[in-house]
Amino acid sequence: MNTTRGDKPAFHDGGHEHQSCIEDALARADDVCRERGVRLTPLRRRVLELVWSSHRAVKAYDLLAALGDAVGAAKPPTVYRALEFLMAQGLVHRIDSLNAFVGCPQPDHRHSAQFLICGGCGDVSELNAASIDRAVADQAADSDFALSRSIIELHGRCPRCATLPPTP
Amino acid sequence: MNTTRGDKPAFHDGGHEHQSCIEDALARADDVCRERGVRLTPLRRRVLELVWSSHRAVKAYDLLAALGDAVGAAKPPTVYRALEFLMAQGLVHRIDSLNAFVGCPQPDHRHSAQFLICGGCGDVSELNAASIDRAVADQAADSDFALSRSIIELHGRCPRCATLPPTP
DNA sequence: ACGGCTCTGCTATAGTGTAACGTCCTGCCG
DNA sequence: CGGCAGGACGTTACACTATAGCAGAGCCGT
Ligand SMILES: [Zn+2]
Ligand SMILES: [Zn+2]
Ligand SMILES: [Zn+2]
Ligand SMILES: [Zn+2]
Repeated sequence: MNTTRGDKPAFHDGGHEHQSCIEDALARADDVCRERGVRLTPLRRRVLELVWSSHRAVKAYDLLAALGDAVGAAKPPTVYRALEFLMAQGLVHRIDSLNAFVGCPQPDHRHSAQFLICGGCGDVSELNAASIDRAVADQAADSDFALSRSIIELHGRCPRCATLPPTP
Repeated sequence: MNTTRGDKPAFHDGGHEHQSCIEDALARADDVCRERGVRLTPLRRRVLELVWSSHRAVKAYDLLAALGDAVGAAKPPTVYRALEFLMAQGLVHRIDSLNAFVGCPQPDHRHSAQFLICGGCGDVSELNAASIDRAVADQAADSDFALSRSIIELHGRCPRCATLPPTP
């Protein structure tokens, strides 16, 4: 695994063996679901696997297409329900600015996350930066605002894509 | 006007005379468009006025319905094109987590904004908190990420709605 | 086996956003 | 003045995103 954990490490390595990312994610998902007494059914597990097929955010209808490879093409509610479950368990996050979904590298504990989204390769990296959380909480408090959910999606260029134009 | 400017002031006052919010916003829009040599046509001005009809974020199809009051109901591209122009000029912001649009209280200068979104009354308040900008920029730099656009949307309860449940 | 629950499949429909083309209007140049 | 280029708007059609509502299948405790 090479997603950042809040201290130093950064974006995904281009040449990493991604199969292990998928296996790790599925193993963590099995664990948290067993601990919580919820059912990671084959369908839900398959959807999670597809979400993790890259480090990019995946669109619901792309999942749908990938699921329906065989004969009986899957219908929208199938994938949306699986995603709803996976989000409720913190196994995937929704990226609102992309209408897409990305796997969470740390589903075992509740956390507020920030996302770095590369406009070049599309890879998404999840941060858990206490400094951002603090700044946000302080500002909310200054406005007497009772914060319940922060959506922080940062668009730009990852180190590998730094050359190309800003974000056309 | 009573939207916060980055220092102390907070959420909108419930009993304020909102007509002046609208007039101020339209006057500012006239100014910036004249200065920039772009055309705030009657349609665009009308859409902006409708966006400012409350401090809530307004959905594109609600604008569409409000425009088409009379005979020839407006079509989607009409309002989306107007919104595209208004966003390009910084006169409105899009709230991605709501698929909706809100007027910007300070269209005269470029700024990165954060939004406080009340789950009770729906009102949206725009912040321009340097402390959040700094924390975000620092974290992006730590990851060698070239930041181009930050989306920060904070959901919760405004002071007046603080009682009700967290966000059902 | 029974009754309650969750998960899944299915149909249909709501909601959100764009492509592509044509017309009109406006400002500009010859 | 006449023609022209570009921008703004209308219109049609379509793509994409998401949910409601109902029916059948599977699981589980009693
Ligand atoms: Zn990987
Ligand atoms: Zn990249
Ligand atoms: Zn007001
Ligand atoms: Zn409120």
